[in-house]
Amino acid sequence: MGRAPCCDKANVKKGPWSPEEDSKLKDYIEKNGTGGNWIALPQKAGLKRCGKSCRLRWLNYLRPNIKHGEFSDEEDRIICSLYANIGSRWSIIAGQLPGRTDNDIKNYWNTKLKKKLMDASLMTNMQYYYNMFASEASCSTSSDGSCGPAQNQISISSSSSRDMKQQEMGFHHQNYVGPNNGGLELEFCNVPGSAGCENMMNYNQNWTAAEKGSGYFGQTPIMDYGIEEIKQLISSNNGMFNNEEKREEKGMMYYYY
DNA sequence: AATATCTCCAACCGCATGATT
DNA sequence: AAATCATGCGGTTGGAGATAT
Repeated sequence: MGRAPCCDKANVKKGPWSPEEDSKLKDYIEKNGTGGNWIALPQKAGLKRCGKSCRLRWLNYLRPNIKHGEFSDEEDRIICSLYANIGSRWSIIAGQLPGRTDNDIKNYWNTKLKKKLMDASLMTNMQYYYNMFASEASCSTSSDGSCGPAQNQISISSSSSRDMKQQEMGFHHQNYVGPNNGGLELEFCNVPGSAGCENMMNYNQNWTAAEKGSGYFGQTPIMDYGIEEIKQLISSNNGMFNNEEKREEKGMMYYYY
């Protein structure tokens, strides 16, 4: 038979943690450790919480050396770089940012960084399509067929919904090649068999043919990165970040800010 | 000043995987 | 071997505070 239920859900407190609860949990773990058993921990610590909730509170908030506050540019770069390559594997990304939790990074990505990148992308798109549209409109309306500066206004609506989803934003898995002009770039592998995809896939020699064929085209690829491989990923992306020529050759998707 | 809307983040939920019985 | 649970993870939500109208 299986084990006993982890906790009595009906008698477990939910919602925000009080300072007293934080103190109890912190004190207990500092004296006794987790004991490798989160389910038994709340009772031992005198908390009316589910073990799962205690674990989350400890890992995301109470654990020593947790870093709160602004993310640095370097952290931004690492997050963007890893996200572009491995997707929303927040725990792996967090592993490369000492003091940051996966939850923290996930929130930061969803609320700030993604928007930051989208805004930058929108601006470059606006410029690109404005130029194109203005040029066409000017040519077609001009009596002599010449192409001059246009007066047309381009209206672009931007969703302000808080729950803008990745797919809605077209951020991932979309064949977009936009105009670009410097700043941070992200590389996306979305053309099967492209040089970019080959490069990414070569980071992990253990991928099966099926994984290589399906990852990045509809779902997060299955990858098992080791620390060294991730460091290699980051350092290799540093090179890509400054390489204008590769960008043109690969026909990939880039974002800037 | 009142109300609506937006931003942010802590916490919850559900799923996948592995361990235990 | 099958059933059940523990753990870890990513996605999602609730709600407080900030900002806009």
